[in-house]
Amino acid sequence: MNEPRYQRRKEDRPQEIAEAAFEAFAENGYSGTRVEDVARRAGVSKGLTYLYFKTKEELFKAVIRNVVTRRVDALIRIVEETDLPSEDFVRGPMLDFMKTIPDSRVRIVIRLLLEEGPRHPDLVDYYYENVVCRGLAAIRRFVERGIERGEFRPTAINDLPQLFLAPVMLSVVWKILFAKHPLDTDRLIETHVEMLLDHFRARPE
Amino acid sequence: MNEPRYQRRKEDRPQEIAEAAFEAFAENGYSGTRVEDVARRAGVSKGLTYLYFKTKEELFKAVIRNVVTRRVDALIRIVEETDLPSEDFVRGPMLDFMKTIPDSRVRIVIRLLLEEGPRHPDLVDYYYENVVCRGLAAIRRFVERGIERGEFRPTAINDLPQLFLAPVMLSVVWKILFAKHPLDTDRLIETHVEMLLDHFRARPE
DNA sequence: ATCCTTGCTGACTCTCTGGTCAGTAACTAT
DNA sequence: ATAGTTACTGACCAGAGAGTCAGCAAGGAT
Repeated sequence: MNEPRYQRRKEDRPQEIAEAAFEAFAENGYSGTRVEDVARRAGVSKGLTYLYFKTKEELFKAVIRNVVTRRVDALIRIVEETDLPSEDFVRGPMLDFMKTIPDSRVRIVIRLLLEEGPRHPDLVDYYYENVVCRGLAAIRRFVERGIERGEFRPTAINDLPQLFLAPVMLSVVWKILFAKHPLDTDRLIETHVEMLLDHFRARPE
Repeated sequence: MNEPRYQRRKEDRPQEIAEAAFEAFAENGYSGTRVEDVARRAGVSKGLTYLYFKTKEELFKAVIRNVVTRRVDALIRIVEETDLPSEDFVRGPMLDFMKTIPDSRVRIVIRLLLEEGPRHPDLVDYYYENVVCRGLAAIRRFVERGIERGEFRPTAINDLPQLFLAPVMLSVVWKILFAKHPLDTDRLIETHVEMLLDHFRARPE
């Protein structure tokens, strides 16, 4: 009646460990998480972690890359494929997308990047090129298309796609720091979007 | 010809050590800074640091409090004392104030709070009450005054003073992470302010 | 049943750093 | 001068946690 003490599951381990690491990092930050915590959470020994990830830093980078890759693609796809009028698109799919970010894994990733980024320039570069740049480029193309179609007037926002994301960023930071003082981030983002649209409609004086 | 190896300067030491600590934390973050680094930078021995600050954590908190207290007072004062029309005030003193933040010590404080905040709830509370709340309250009063005077129309921004600060926050985060990819934060903030004013003027449809 | 490969364990080492404290020397008072 | 006070030093300690590795046992091959 002696059950096996462990199973060999070479294929699944890396993913499981990375998942456990994400959770642990999310709760305690990078430097506040011990590799042994990650291992215990994944139900393995500390040694095994080091079989699949050379160092704690490697593990960290793998976790970030793992999480990040998907979500931007989603944004880019909905931007490229839509045939809605620009205003409707902003009020619809784009707004929905923006509202999901502050409660998604992206928030955790940003928190972790802010904590550890300065010590891992290559990781920040990776994030910049694969997420930030591509996301901003998609927004910029969307605005340009709106202008070509005559749905938007040309404004300074053309060069500043970051303006779309400003309230999202604020919401993320707020939720990291002031979780116990609730902020209606949905309403914040909605209002910001209305402002953007006002601005695209407004006559220069 | 033997010069004294050190001077006794009881009065100045705490401030000097706190200043050195701020610089060291700014460069390497909290956990990346050794107490000995701080001491060397301040030109004292490690032991002395512990004479004036009980623990590294105490030192950290003292540094944050030290930096933070002044700047909000400045904002509140200019808001309360101005007699400019609301639009002029926003385009003038308030805009100037907002533009200074991403390159000020506030940026460093936010970076440090994001790194260590989750492990020091009391420090976050202090920051929230003494900086965030008071700053937001000042903005809210300003908007209400504008509405009373008939210079602004009532909008959702009334309850969301955070919207004023969204691009400032984004600028801060951008400068923490992507220092090597310059962003024209002045222009970002100016454009955002123009959007805000458009919105206060716009007719509901 | 038995061997063999290798996924996996857990106790170990080693470094790093926060924190201590006995002793030293700078200033003061006489 | 000299003695007394205490700001200051620097060598030390202790704990924590990253990373290692010899050996064990799970599961497949024969």
